[in-house]
Amino acid sequence: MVNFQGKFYNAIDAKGRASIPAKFRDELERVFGDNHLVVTEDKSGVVAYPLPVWKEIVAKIEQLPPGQFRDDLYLTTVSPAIECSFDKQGRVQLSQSMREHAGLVGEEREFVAIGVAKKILLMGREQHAQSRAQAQARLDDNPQSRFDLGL
Amino acid sequence: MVNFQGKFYNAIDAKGRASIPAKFRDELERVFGDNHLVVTEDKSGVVAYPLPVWKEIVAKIEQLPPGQFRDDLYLTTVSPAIECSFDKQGRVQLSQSMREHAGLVGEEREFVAIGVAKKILLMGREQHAQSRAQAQARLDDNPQSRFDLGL
DNA sequence: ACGAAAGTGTCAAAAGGTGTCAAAAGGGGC
DNA sequence: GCCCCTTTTGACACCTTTTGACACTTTCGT
Repeated sequence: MVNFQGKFYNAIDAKGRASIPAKFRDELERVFGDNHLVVTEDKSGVVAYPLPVWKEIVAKIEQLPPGQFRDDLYLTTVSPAIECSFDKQGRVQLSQSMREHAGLVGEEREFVAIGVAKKILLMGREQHAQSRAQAQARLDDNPQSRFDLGL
Repeated sequence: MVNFQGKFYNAIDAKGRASIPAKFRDELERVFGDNHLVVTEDKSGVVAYPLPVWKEIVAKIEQLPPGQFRDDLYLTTVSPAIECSFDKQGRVQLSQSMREHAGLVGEEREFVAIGVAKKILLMGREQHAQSRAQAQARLDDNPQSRFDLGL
């Protein structure tokens, strides 16, 4: 099973291409023998799935009954998705809307790539720092549960 | 089958012509070898269908028994529809009523074009931000379902 | 019929995206 | 620490797409 892990700081070039860490490309190659990703929007930035994983997700969504939940998923997640592949240097082109969504506009050239099981999260460093701080704060409110896990 | 996807930020010119993303025009060309769209109003803005897709929809609506449901569809969706084609630069003219409906009046020159399977949604950026935020909020209330889909 | 407003067609400039190369930076083994 | 190989980044040329501009046509009200 595919399992991306690790956190990396990489950069986006002036034309909006994000260079994907070699570790992730290797994992993709290892499991799927492939170099395609589907990139879409996410609550806290941009997220990339291997194509086969994405197809499974969409298949499940399409089986949902028509209604608000389904529409919401389409609007936020399914519709913005774009399939893309790496160039020779291991970069993918991110559309303007994604860059904006991930906080990668203007002179912000650095982003964070985080492997989370079968998906890869991408977001601006600023945005990452914020999300991380919020997560940490929530955890701090709950020291017992954390302890119980052995952390 | 036709499948528009991706989200793009484009602009409307001073005369009300909306430039349609090349990706969508390519998809239309690929599937239908055609450059006609039917544009009509929609709950959250303006929506465009390839002509053959639209014809199918109308055919189904016409087979409905006369009554409120049918009348409602006509009033909201069928009647406002206009067939239009791209100019050499890939733009379509939107009537004043559509622009207004999609929140594209005054100095608002930028809009969002979203591919949703066989249709293309167009709406002002303001309007889009709002719809998206609402959808996201509803999804956040429901983390389990999202997880179950593999997202 | 005339003028104003809206819509069309077209051009050309600007912006954006792609492919590729080569330099710089980073990491691992010795 | 140093060298070598891999990865990442910056740069550039080229091509496509988008946008702004302007002239011309149509429509409509008076």
